[in-house]
Amino acid sequence: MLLSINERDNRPIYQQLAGQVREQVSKRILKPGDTLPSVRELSDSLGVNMHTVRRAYLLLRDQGIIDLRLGRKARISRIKKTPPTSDARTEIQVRLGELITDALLLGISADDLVNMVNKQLQ
Amino acid sequence: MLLSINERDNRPIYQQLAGQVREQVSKRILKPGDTLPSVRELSDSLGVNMHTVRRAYLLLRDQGIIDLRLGRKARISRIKKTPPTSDARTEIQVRLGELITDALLLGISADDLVNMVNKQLQ
DNA sequence: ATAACTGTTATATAAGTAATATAACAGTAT
DNA sequence: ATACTGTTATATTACTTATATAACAGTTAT
Repeated sequence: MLLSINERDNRPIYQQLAGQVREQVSKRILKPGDTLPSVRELSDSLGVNMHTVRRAYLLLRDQGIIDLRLGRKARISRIKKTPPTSDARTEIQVRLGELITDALLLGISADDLVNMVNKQLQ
Repeated sequence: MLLSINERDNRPIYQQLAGQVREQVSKRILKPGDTLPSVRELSDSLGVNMHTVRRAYLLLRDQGIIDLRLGRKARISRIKKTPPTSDARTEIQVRLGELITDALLLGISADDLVNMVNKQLQ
């Protein structure tokens, strides 16, 4: 498990950690049934409070990414093969729209953007 | 000028407003020299505090999107044709990576994503 | 059984951010 | 002059983030 805190990232710690787990699940680095480090273990190694790590785990549980049960380590859930809801689609489209406008304003061309997408999808 | 506040959006109001202006500038709905509503005018119509709108304008000024001068209405800046900094590129790439992993986890296929990008770039 | 681990719940506190409320000041447009 | 602009200052409230401690409740390994 490779989890870290980026001081330059302006998002809260718990969101960074949850995002990293989500990314590793998406990339199959973490697979269903794999366990996450215990709340205390991870908080000690990162030098943050127990509850900060726990909050990340709660967020992941609410997103259906992990299963939490008293006394047992957090485990990656079986990924549900449900088709995307229309809410999910529109949320992604909104974020994509903002990302594109921001990129264009920063001087990144449309071609550049498409290349970035293709590169990351491989 | 069409600006609104979305209660479901968990970002702060000032960031929402700045994002909407940025989007309209990127889409050429707002062009260099165009004026934004005055701080008081907009805050009254949105039912928020003057300083909340002002904070959005300050953010836009810091991003080089608008010009602010005492006594005059805020105006859209001339867009600077500078090539993107490498910081800008990496920031976009990071956001793109997160967006893609989130989309895949939500059940949206890679093909779907590429289609969304192409559609929004037209 | 017991010990050492898990997650869980409860309180309290501190620091930072977001938003509001008022008021006055300073430049611009009419 | 007047009524509009942005600007600065101060204060307050509410919320979020993160920390600190402590105890409780299941699970796992010995």
